[in-house]
Amino acid sequence: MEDGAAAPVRRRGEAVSEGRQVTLHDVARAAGVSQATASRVLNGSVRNVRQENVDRVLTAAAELDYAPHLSAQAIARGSTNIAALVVSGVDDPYFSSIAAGVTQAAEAAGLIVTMAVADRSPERELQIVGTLRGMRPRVIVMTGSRVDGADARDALVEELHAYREAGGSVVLISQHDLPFHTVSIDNYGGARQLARALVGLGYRRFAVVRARTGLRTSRDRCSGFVEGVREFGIDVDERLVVEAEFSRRGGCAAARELVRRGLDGTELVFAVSDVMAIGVMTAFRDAGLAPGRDIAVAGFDDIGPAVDVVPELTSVNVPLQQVGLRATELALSDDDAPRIVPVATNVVLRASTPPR
Amino acid sequence: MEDGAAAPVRRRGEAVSEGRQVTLHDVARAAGVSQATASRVLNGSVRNVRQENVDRVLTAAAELDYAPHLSAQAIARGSTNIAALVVSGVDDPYFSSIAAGVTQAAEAAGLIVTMAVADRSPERELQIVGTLRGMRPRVIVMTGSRVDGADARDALVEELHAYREAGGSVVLISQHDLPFHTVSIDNYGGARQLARALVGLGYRRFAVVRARTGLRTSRDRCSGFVEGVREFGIDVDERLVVEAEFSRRGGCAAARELVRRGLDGTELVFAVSDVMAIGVMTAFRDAGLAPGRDIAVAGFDDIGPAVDVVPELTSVNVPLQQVGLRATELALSDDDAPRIVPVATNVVLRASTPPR
DNA sequence: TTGAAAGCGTTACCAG
DNA sequence: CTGGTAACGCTTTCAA
Repeated sequence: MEDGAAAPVRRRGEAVSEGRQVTLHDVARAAGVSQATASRVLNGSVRNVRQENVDRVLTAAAELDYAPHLSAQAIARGSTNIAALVVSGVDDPYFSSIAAGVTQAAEAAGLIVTMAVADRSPERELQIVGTLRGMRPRVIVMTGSRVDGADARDALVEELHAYREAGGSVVLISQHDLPFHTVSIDNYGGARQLARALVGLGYRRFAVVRARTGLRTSRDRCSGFVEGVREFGIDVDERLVVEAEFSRRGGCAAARELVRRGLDGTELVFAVSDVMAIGVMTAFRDAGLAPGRDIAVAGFDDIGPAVDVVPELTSVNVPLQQVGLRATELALSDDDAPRIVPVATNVVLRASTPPR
Repeated sequence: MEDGAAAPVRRRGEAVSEGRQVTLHDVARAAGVSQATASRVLNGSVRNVRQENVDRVLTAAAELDYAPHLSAQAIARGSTNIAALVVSGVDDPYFSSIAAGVTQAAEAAGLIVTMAVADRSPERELQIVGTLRGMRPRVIVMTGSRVDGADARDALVEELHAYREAGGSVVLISQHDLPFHTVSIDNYGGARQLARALVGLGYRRFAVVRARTGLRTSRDRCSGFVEGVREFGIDVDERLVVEAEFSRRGGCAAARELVRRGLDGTELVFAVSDVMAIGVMTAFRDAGLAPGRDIAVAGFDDIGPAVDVVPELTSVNVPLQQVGLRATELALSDDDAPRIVPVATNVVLRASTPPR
């Protein structure tokens, strides 16, 4: 048809630069069969093709290094095999563990993972979801910022809504009050348990390092902890609650700030994430305070590095990789109504909070 | 709140489930213009469209929550804005730092990052590149396994070759002997410098923890170190070179193995990556040996957590995020011939290797 | 079992 | 400035 004359002559000169893409058409021609047959062999029901042709097509494809144009397939089929993942940052063990789980589940289901980083910016997150939606992924897994500012939230919900309306599947991780599938990490309960355990160990005077208000995870963990110690009639002094960036650096800064304000009598610092807690420990050490000895420290998440620091960090275990896995599976099992899958958390006491 | 009235209304015709995707056609019709015009407004040169129509289209698009079908665009335009990244594992700070750099550069260039995890399996890596090729990304950045087994390597090269022939841009990180753009980390030189510095500190008896042969990075770092100490007439006892998984767990296992074999007189253990080195330290500590005091430990990469462990880990700094950044930029600047961009490494002495 | 041809959602060229 | 209409690469009826 259009090949004889239509195609820009090239045909043989194609050696050097900017070679044209090899298309199914090329493969079919090389194999001496129709495009339809080639298509059937290369993916569809291979059943109804004569063995000889199967071989010819396969050979031709290999010969030409053919790789099917996924976009073309997507458009023809009306669906892709992409799983989209939105995280706040790659560099953070919290997210990379979840990402590992998502990747694992996705690949098991034959999906390709596309991952976008929102950098804790709600606007960026919104924009990302918009773009992602354009890829028509089978699944969007959102984990991260979960800011509860009204505007940003509503816009995001609308975007996700539109995506789902069009047949997509959304799963949120840890944000449990939006009308989508959710894998819910028990941040409040875990922190509360932790508080109880620490009081049980003999601690009475606490400081808290938290992230900026508006970050749900931080807020829940913080209030869980505060209310947990309050059960025992203990109040956390407002002045000893410091707010910092949700990162190692933030933890460092917070610890320095605490030292500056005067720790007077504080026995234990609870940081709302291990990443921050580790920063806190390092900063204390730099300030001449031995963590676990001069001052106890506890975190949340139980990320891998928690046991590499000295003393090992007391934390609340969250099976992050499991979370990613479950989230993806939940998304794939296109369930009817928005479901909430709870994930339990577990206090892990270690040397950073010795009994008093 | 947002569900009360907004959501349930439901366009009218559309049944409850599986709503059709909104297409450009719909937008055009709603705006009362042709598809061509709508297309021009929604992305192409907005210049040549009457303001009134621009508004109408924009309004309609917003109204309908339209999101352009990226696959359709890709196919019509003949190009995508996808950057593909292949790593060995997400959960490893080495890769996630590089990924952070790649993401940053890609997003700056308006590209979406698709990331695939090869899990250190050459077969998986090959398969991944095949699939990725189908997405017709603008760029493929490969970082990781770099096995030098002939077969796997050749197959990979062929695949990448085909990709480039078709107009794609490949960048390899740290594998410097393949005919593609490469960001080359000076593993050999860095390890050698480290060896010199350690000998300068007074160390004479070394053990080495390396990954399985076949992993280039490991091999180069190992031989750089060994040859570095040999400059001073020091040999590393074969029996004190142990091979382990390229991970924290591998480091632990290796350290235990060393203890089992008998450290007799070993003053310092060099692990070919920080991740392993941290595992080594933890395992030593568990075995009752105080790292930095009873036995010195050094790593490679200078990942963030290196300064969180006690004692802080001596290492060789590799600007990982920079590496990712440069790699992506290199790929984007579609240069003519394969270029090699060297990245310098820097010895960082810390408390885990006190002067003797 | 096979091939022709009609889409799929966009873009881009070409007349008006 | 605008609309009609051919692509783009593939899948999938529908006949043969």
